Amino acid sequence: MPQQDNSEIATAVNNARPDHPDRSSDDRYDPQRVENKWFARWQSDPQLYAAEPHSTKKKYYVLEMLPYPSGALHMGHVRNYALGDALARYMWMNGYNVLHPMGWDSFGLPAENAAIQNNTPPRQWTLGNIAKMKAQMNRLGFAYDWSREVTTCLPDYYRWNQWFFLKFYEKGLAYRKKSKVNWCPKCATVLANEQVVNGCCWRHEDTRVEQRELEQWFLRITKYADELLRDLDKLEGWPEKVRTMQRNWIGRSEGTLVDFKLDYAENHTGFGPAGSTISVFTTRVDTIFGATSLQLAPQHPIVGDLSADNPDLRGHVDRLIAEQRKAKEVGDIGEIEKHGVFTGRYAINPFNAEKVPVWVANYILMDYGTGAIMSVPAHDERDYEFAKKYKLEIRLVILPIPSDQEETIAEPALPFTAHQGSLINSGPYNGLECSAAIKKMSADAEKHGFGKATVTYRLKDWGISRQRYWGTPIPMLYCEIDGIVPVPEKDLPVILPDAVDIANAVGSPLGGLPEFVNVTCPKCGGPARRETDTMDTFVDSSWYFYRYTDAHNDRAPFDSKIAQYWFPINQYIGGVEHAILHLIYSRFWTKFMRDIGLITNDEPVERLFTQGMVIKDGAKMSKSLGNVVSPDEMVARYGADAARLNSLFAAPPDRDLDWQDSGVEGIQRFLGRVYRFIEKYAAPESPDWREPVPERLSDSARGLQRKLHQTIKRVTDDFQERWHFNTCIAAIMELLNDANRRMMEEHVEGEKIPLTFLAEVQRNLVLLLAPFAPYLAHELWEMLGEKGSLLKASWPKYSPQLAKEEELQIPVQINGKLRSLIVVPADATEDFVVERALADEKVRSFIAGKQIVKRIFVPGKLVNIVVR
RNA sequence: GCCGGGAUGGCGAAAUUGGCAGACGCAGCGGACUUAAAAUCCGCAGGUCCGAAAGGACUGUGGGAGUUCGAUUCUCCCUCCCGGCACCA
Repeated sequence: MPQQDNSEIATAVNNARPDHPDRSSDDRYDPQRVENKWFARWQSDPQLYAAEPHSTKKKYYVLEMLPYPSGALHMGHVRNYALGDALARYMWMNGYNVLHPMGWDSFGLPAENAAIQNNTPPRQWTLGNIAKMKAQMNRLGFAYDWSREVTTCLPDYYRWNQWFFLKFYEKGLAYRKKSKVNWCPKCATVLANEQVVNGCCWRHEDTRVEQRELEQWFLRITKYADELLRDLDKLEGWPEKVRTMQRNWIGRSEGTLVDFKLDYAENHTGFGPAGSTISVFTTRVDTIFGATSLQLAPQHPIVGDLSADNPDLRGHVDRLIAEQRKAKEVGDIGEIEKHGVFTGRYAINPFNAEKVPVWVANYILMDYGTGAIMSVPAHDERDYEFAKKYKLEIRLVILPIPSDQEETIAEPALPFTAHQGSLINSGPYNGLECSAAIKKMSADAEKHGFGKATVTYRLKDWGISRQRYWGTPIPMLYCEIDGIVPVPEKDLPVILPDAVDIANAVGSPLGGLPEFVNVTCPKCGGPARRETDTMDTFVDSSWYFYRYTDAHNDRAPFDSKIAQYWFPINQYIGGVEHAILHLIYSRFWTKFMRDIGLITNDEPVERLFTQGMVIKDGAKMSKSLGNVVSPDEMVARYGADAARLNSLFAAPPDRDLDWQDSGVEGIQRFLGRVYRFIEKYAAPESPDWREPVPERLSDSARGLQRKLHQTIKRVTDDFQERWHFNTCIAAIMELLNDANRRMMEEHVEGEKIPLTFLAEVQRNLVLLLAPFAPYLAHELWEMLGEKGSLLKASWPKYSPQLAKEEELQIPVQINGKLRSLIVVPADATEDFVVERALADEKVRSFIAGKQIVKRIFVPGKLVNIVVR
């Protein structure tokens, strides 16, 4: 189109259609006006988004991870909830009975910190924050069923934490044992791991955190380690990344336990538990004839015994412990230099009765396996490094299997760590292949009573005791006569008392409250002491989504039948930072609940989606960087719809999103264009508005109709199958652009688009937009004269027939390079299309004088002529 | 070290998984409207080169090879970035 025409069209388009009253620039889309109007309407109907308790519809449970009530939402929340909200609305429009609840993960440390800093009770601070954030969520227009709201810091919720704890205890899955905790000498209290910064107290940066042994409550998650691992294979709706992270975390390892007997001391007979056993764990028992030393973790109990009367050894061991701890604090235990010390003692290898020296080494971890290994320098990198340094014997016991070409077996380079090979220097096992040897040797060890095949896990039991105030009290009592006594179920909940001095507490703050601590034993009636620790907040979030199904039940955590209807969660959405802890605890809890007959599902979540982070200027938003974008500010400047739409449009949901204000401005322009498109052309009062669309349409109208149906297909497909909301929105933009262009051409060229068909386009455009920009969509729906609620209006359907192109532009390649485009009927035959292609002028000039070797025709896609 | 995910214009990205690379949007440029600005609307736009222009040629999806008529897509090797696990025996 020549340049001069542009101005003419621009002018024309700027004028209203002649058959409409002139609408001037006063009609500019004002998001605040529209959103405030609908906000008020939605607030006045608390049942608007309620899930139906009894329904014949198919259910859909969509859930976003519940927030910690810090006081304000951030853009990461907005992105998370915009995703879930779009999905919930889409499923409503597709006729599902949707459960879309929200709640508050409201126990935890920040409330205590705030209490100390502002002198506000944690409860007050927390509930105030919840009110603020709930208001933000509502203003953003998220469609939550608030009648099911769960607030984990309230007794009607946490009493069931206590109830579950008693069940765990009953089943022997809650137990108490001594365990190391972080202790700050200045605070005189225990710190959570999160409160330890570079090995120092977060409040006293110059004070090193000490390790103290305390009695702690543990939940036996390791009982489910194998099932938790196995069932990961079933979770096909989960990201591979998360499944891998959980597999790593569980860290299953098959191997063999072998007992070495400690030999009698040679030179110093006066001490040392001669004849006691050192159990080692190995995955390579096939290499045991190559074991030339044992290596013990410095914290190993036998090391303690051996060094008790040996100050020299004690000194060495203490240094090894210190080195290990330092490396752990820095976080790179893999990098420290290996050190060790010979204990002066020997142990007997039960396979060949050989005496091997017993060492203590800083690279052996007490909390993995048995804290002791057999060192096989020839077949393990670490052992090799250590043996070289301390000149220990290196004995080859595995040879590589020769390849077909090789006549003789070459000596392998050391260390030779491959699992394929055959045994030498291994007595009766010589000649066996590694995996066969492992099986046979494990079996033999078991037969002779000095070992057995076993499985170890990296996963540890879950320590849930916290020496903190703002959490669920652990419902346990300690009686001088009866020992550990659970609080009887009928006495639940154990209420968390309000008046507690957190700031000056020594140890658990609840311990400073005699009226809380001192109780009578329910068994003997004598004096007893209450447990003063509270539960880890991950307990709260391990089962909260079951509570949503029956949030007001005061006889049980929830009704089994109701939970069975809603579970598993169809779609769970949240940040990948919860990929391990929260999601493993939740899976564990579900399996336990199944085993006590509460539910029937094995897994809580069918499909999991982990959205990317919201970043700004290439960095995670944080107060210290000053790159925080506040949702409130976005709502005030651009409106909730624009803020939400931008968080869906700027990147596909699984990728990190770099927030740019200019992007929101673009979205706001788009929403303005949608508004004006409806505003300008809608004529619901016209008698033609609701007439059926005529069979025959003008070319331009037919083109728009095709675009409409193609768009419905694209948005539906991208929503349903791919979750690419960015392309959904792009498709809607294209439809709008196409419609606007055709209306403009109609005006210029006088080619009619029937009003009744225009109405159809407008209705569908609004429907497509409804899950993403609910405020504007509702406003436009009303402007189109629609009476029913948009929330549950039917999602549009497309007609494949009407979406079909009648003519296609077919690229013609010559030797794979695009040379021309030809237009052919959509149903043209191969012969027809190829003939047309060959007749094309440009094509002819390219193939002139050459020989056609091959013609490739891909129906509807392209023609490729191969010439030589 | 092992595992997972990435790399496409100035920027965010798209390409319905082997078939026109860059849709849609941002930023940019030109134009219309306006006294002017804002807002709005129309148009241009990967790079290099040829051409006054219309148009054309070459080149281009982190790098290198390969398979194929045809590769952002498949195979192999390499580089860099993000995430997880890690002296795990």
